Amino acid sequence: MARDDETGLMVENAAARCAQCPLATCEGLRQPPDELRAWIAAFRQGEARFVRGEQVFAQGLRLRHLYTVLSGVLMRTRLLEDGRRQIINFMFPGDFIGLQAALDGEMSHAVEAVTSATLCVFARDRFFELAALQPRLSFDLTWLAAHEEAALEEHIVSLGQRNARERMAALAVFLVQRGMDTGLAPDGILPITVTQGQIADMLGLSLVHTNRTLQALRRMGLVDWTLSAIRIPDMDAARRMARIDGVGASAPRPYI
Amino acid sequence: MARDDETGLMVENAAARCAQCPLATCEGLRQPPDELRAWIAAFRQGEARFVRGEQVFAQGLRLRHLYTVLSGVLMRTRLLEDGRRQIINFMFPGDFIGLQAALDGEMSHAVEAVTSATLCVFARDRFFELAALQPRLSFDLTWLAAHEEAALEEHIVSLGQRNARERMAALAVFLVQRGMDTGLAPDGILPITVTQGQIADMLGLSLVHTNRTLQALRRMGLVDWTLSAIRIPDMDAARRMARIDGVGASAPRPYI
DNA sequence: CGTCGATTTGAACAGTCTCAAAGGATGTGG
DNA sequence: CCACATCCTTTGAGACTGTTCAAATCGACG
Repeated sequence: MARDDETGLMVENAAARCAQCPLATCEGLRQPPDELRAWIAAFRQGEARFVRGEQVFAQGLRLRHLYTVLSGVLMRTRLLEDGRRQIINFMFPGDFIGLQAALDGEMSHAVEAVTSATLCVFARDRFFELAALQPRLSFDLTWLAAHEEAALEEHIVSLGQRNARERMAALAVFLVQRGMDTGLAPDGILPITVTQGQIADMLGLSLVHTNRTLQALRRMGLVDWTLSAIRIPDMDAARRMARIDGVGASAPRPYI
Repeated sequence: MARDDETGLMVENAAARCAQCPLATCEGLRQPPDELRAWIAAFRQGEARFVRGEQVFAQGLRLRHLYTVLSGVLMRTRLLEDGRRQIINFMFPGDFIGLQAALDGEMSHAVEAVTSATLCVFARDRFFELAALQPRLSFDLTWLAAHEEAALEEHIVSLGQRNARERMAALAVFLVQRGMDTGLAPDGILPITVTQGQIADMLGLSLVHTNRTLQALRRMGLVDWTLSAIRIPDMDAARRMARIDGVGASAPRPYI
């Protein structure tokens, strides 16, 4: 039990837990070979737990560790000086946190827990040493970075070209899809507490308009998004509304 | 001289040219160690040239090669089925092209030459072999992916939170900055042909409103953006208008 | 029961869009 | 060297999507 000087969060020594990593049984993820898993376990320093709503990392923070999401959902947000806030993306189990900050010095965004969440903690320098020894790890790292980039690309398309309804449908489809891939929404319902204010900050809409759009989608039977869960009664119709063309299915996602 | 079956573009055998790589003298870039440069030169298959306006890769294409920008400026764009178009980002010398497509199968976006441009061509599989042997290359790859992600993050903030004037100022500052870093705008003026229609598609604005906003910024003496060049008379004021908080200076950018 | 966060509703307002058309540039062919 | 075509920019005016301000309602919780 030690106090992480970067963030004040609790870190437990829990290296042994890799053997029963909850992500090992997750169908949506590509499992690392045993040898790599052993290496990763050896380099893992512990876990950090956060409750819903807690700030995990502040914007501008200098990270001395790398993190991955072990359980739960988080979001990364960017704050402008005048108080405007943009939610960049949500993070699901298996996602990497802090890569850009580790390479570059400062976090360009803050991270906040959307649900209660657990992170795995790795020492930054030792992690990169391991990546140099294990091409597969390095490859997975690149894979994740490239796919996060693709997700942001999709978000840019939403913000730039889609109207409020399309945006919201696209976001709901995206989140539920990721929830299903990571085992959080086995039945197609993603139990996750997101306020309308947060949806607004993600989609670049006002709170009022977000509320009205949400109601419209619910009335149309496309997306049923409450404070505590996202449900998509008619996935095909929702995808049409969102103008999502690609199939969305891609190679299985690796994790660290 | 061979014809690339993927794109029909011309490929010359020009491996020897790495010795006089034009990027080697670029101040904004971090130079690879000699040993790595030699390896890269050995793996390089040739060059591909494009004229302004030419489509480099179509959306949905399956790439069998990896590419980097040797000279010129390109953009990547995403097309929706109903004709709406979103420009995701611009690409400058040293940038990587096709990483996501190489890992994932299909290009999620198209690539188009904004100025006449030259690309370096690498065989995908041999490239990843090399990356496994050369941790530094792998590290640089990750660095580039993480920073492209940071650039998209900034763009998301623009689209989600900034109004038309702020967006346009932010884009102009970003482009001129990148131009200066890559030696394309030594005097702070970036000579690059971008139509107002392209600006509109990048910022998610209509053509008409783009025109009016452009005029307003010009009248205010903040940004002078013509068809053939971007000039920022008052950089500090432009940054204030754009609400760019961070210093923007980061570690030197590696290139391949 | 009172408080606090979240949602909902109404109404006026503003930023941006669409439609329409005119006005420059630039290049090509005759 | 002119005439025409094409692409880009500019301007006007009305319509609409989404914003802002304000206030009421709802629900969970102590």
